[in-house]
Amino acid sequence: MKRDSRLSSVLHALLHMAEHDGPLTSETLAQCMNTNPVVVRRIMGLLRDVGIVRSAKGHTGGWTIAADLKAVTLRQLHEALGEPAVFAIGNRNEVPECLVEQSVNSVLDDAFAEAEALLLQRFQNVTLADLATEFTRRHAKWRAERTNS
Amino acid sequence: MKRDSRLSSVLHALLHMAEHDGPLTSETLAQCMNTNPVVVRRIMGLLRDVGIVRSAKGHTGGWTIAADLKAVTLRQLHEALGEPAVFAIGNRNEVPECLVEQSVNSVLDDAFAEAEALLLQRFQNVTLADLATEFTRRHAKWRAERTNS
DNA sequence: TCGAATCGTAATAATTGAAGTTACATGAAA
DNA sequence: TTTCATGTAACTTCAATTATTACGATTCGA
Repeated sequence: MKRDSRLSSVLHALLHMAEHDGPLTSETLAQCMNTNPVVVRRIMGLLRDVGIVRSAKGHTGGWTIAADLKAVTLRQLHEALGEPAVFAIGNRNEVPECLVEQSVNSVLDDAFAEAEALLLQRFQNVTLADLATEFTRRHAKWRAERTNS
Repeated sequence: MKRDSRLSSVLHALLHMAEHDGPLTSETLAQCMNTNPVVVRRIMGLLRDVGIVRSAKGHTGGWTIAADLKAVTLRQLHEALGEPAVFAIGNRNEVPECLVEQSVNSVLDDAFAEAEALLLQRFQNVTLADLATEFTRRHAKWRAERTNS
C-alpha cells in the first residue's frame, strides 16, 4: 500500500507558515513540498474546516494559521485529516464466521488497538509550538556547524 | 494501498493446522481462507524457511506444523514474513534537505517508533498456544450457547 | 470596470504495493 | 506411470494515495 503522508505534509506546511509573515499561496507551499497546488488545497481545506488555518482568494490571498501554535496538537491534525487508518497490517476478513479466524482477529485487534492508543497519546502531547521549538533548535545547531567549518 | 493481511492469514492457517491431524494441502487451506492455493504456498513457504512448518509433495502431502506451539510467537511470524511496514502513515520524504521537514520527520519518527516497539512487544508475548487457547475458549462458549437455545 | 491572482473542486490519470491467477516444472506416493 | 501435491515465475487485478488537468468563483489592484 502507498503510505498516507498527509500528516507529515501539513506539518511541513504549517511550520513554514509559522516561520513566515503573511499568507503563503498553495503554489508556494506546493513548491516547498515538491507537489501540486491542488494537493495542498485539498489537505489545507480540511484544516480550514476545523479552524486551524484560514484561506483568502485573490491578490495577496493564500493560507495563514488561524490558531495558537500551542493549542494545536498532532492528534487534532490527525483528526482533521479524517483519522486515516494507522496500520498497514490488518485482518484478512473483518467479520469472519469462522471461530478460528475470530480468535485470531480478536487477539490481533487488541494488540493494534493498544499500539494505536499509544500513538494517539503521543500525538496529543505534541503541539505545533513544540515542533517550532524543535526546528529552532536544529536551525541553531545548523548555523553553529556552518560557522565552525 | 491495500493492507497486508498475511499475518492474519498465516495465523488462521496455523490454527486450523493445529486443530487438525496430519497435513493440510494448500488447496484445503486456500478454501478455508477464501483465497488461492498459490497465495497459501507463498506465505507458508516463508514459514518453512524458518522451520515453523514443513511441506511434503505428492500423495498424502501438504503442510504440517514443525514447531512447538508454545515456542512460536507472533513476533517470529512477523519476522518470517519479512517484517513488513507496520504503519500506513509515514513521512512524505524520508531524507529531506529542508530543516523544517527534518524536524517534522524526527518528531513523527519518534512517535511511530514507540508505537511499533509496543506492538512488537505485544507480538512477542503471544504464542500460537495462546491463540489455540483463545479458540478453545470461544469454541466452548459457542457450544454452550448453541445448547441453551 | 477589467484583468490577473488565487482559492474551490470535480474528474481523471498515474503510481504503488498487495493479492490473485495462470502456467508449468518438480517430486513423491499409490 | 499416473496422479497429487508443492515450487515458482510471470502476469493481472485491485485498492488506495497522490498527481494532474480543467474550469468556475472570488478578490484585489491598476
